Amino acid sequence: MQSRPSPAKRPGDTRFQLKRDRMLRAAARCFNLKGYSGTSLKDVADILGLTDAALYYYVRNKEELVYLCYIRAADVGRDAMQRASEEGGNGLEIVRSYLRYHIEYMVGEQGPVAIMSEIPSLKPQHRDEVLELSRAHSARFESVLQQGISDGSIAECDVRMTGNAIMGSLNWIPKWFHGDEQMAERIVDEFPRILSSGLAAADFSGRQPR
Amino acid sequence: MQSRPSPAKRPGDTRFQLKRDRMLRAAARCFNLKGYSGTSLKDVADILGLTDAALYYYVRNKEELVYLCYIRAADVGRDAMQRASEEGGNGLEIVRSYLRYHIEYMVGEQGPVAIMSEIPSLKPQHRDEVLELSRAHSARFESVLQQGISDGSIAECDVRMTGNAIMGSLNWIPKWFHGDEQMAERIVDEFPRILSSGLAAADFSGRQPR
DNA sequence: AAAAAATTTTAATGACGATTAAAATAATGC
DNA sequence: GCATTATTTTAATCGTCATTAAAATTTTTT
Repeated sequence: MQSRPSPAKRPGDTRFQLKRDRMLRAAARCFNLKGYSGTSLKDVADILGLTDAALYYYVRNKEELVYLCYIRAADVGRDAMQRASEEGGNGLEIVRSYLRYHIEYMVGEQGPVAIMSEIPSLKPQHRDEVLELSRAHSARFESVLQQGISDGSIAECDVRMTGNAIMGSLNWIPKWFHGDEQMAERIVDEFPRILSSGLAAADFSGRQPR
Repeated sequence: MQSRPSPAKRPGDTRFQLKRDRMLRAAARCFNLKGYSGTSLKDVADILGLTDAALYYYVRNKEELVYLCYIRAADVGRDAMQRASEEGGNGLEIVRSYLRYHIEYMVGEQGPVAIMSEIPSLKPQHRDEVLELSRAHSARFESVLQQGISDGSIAECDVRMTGNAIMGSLNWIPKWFHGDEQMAERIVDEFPRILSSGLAAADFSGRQPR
């Protein structure tokens, strides 16, 4: 009977959590597919077979829905990075694993991850939190790049720019990938290689073998 | 760079065109900075020192404003590609020039280029047109990649995925770049190299020199 | 099976920003 | 300077969702 739900509604209730998670995935799909302004709460509700008003049982408002999608997206990236780091290896190997894990998640069953296109319209507190997670992730990625440069597996480069380049590539995937199985495989196979090895044929790369 | 005459005001009026162009750049800046839903027409008007209603002298409505921003973005890409192609060279060289030209424009004076995040909320006719331009550009890029593979300057790869990877990286730039001069230089310097040469140090690339 | 709690719906309400029309001002041509 | 056209503003209006409250239903508990 209580109609004042919160994010942390019932700490131990897995059913609630699961349903909300389905909801977040539905929302992410909508946002990626139709854009933020183009998706109404009804669009999200339709996917779940609910009515728009029912969503308010799980989130306070639309802003929070976006916020939660972004938190989830950030978690996915962090987990991929964590996993790759734990496996160890040289910098280049960690980058490759990380890319593979992150991409596998994005294009896999666990369903789409929201593009963070609307961070600016989050409320300040949420915006700051998401930006901080985002920043932390970038920093961590850059430090792996740096490690790779140190151990000789990665060529000298501006790690900041390189990080931006690779992250952009990753972040854009949900914009054009919408659940095609075949495509998913190609992405997982090709992206880590493309992003780490680049285009140039060996004798065109303009690099000095040591 | 050609623009369509949309509010069919006056075909040959350059003053009108110039003002509208300023408006498109202001809009692009807002959209990239605050997100689509986060920018009201007033935000755009404020930049120009106008009132929101004045914008309607230049565009029919907000949808058309977005549409025009996207057309402009597509034009920029097309022109960069055209220029690079005309200069000739092997596939890899064309890719590098193209990236450089496109990026130079994006981070340069001519001001920001809108991220195409909201194509889905365009009206069908506009959406189709923008998608077609987008598709054509991708196709052209992929054909340059293919050419590079043929002439041996680019390593064997899935040109579709590779195109997506590189385009994503490019498309994401306006998301994090907001007019810092220093940064602009670094982007122009580093991106073409990163995207074409990749990360791996020469003896880690896993490629066979021919 | 009754009671309590959880979930969803129905039916309003409300806010915000896009849009419009008419009036006002500025610019241009004669 | 006068007339005409171009540009901008003022002052509403209008629609679209997001949001809410209360009621209805379903599920769980005892």
